Amino acid sequence: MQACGTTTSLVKLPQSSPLLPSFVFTKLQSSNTEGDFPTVLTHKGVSVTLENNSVWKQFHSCTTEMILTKQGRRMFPYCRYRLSGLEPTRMYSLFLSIVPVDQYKYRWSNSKWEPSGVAEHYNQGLFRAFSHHYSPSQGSALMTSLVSFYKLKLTNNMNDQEGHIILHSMHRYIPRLHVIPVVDGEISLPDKLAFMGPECLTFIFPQTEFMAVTTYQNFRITQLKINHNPFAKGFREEGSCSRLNRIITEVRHVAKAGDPIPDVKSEPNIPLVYRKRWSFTSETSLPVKQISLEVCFIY
DNA sequence: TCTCACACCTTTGAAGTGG
DNA sequence: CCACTTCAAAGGTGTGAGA
Repeated sequence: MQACGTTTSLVKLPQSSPLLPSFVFTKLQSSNTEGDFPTVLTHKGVSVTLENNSVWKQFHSCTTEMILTKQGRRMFPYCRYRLSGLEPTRMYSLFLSIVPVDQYKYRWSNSKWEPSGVAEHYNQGLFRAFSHHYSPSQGSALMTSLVSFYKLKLTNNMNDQEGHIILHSMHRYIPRLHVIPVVDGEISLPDKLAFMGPECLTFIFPQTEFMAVTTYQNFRITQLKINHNPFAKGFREEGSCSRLNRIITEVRHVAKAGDPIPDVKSEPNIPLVYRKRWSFTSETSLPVKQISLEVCFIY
């Protein structure tokens, strides 16, 4: 595949349809459906397969969360596609945009996500899209290798100049893949809006929807990230439920006699939220660990 | 809710070595 | 020259404390 100079180009999308356009699902023919989620989407003869569908499904079952940081944080899982049905000799540009799913802002309450007001992005005029680092490339090249957007970073910095995707924390988003045939002799420049024209093919996999956060809210998402992301391997521990067992052990050590401590081994589905804080007593200056338990769904 | 420093990890590429 | 190994730097993680 031929690498091009435009590695992490930035595109501004018109706000013609800020929310998830319903026509996308109805127009697309889906096949190879696993559960309720399509693994392959076909539109105008072009097929796109979500390669890491099984991972996305695992995360989606817990409501996927993606961390936003000021300097930009990569997505995990990231969007990885396989394309087919392209014209082998034609040039195509690939973009990934991330758009709001609805008009709500959310909060994590009682171990579930619930709307807490009107979305901030509702008044935002433009959305950014991320150009794939091999874009544009010949159709033949795009079909012989996987198309991964692992370089894409998410940020909550509204003044970001690095080309990261700017999102609002505690809002729901979904990635959209845009496949745009390049007009003969004309390279699609990132500052052109023409790629949203009739030849632009847009693919949306509902299982890639996620909640943007600055700190993980759902313990199960944290555990999935640690288990699947190689960069988080340092937080893995041996044995099943080891992370939760360590927490329970810690709670047992600190809890007073008579406090109800859940038995994680006899009740593997026990709901649990764990919070801890360190403080210092004035008399001894020794650290005192303060731990509280909330019974709600976690494990 | 957000930011930051931190330890721990993977990835990457340069330098060194041997056939 | 090529293949392989070693090593250090760069960068990606979640954690936990503090604002």
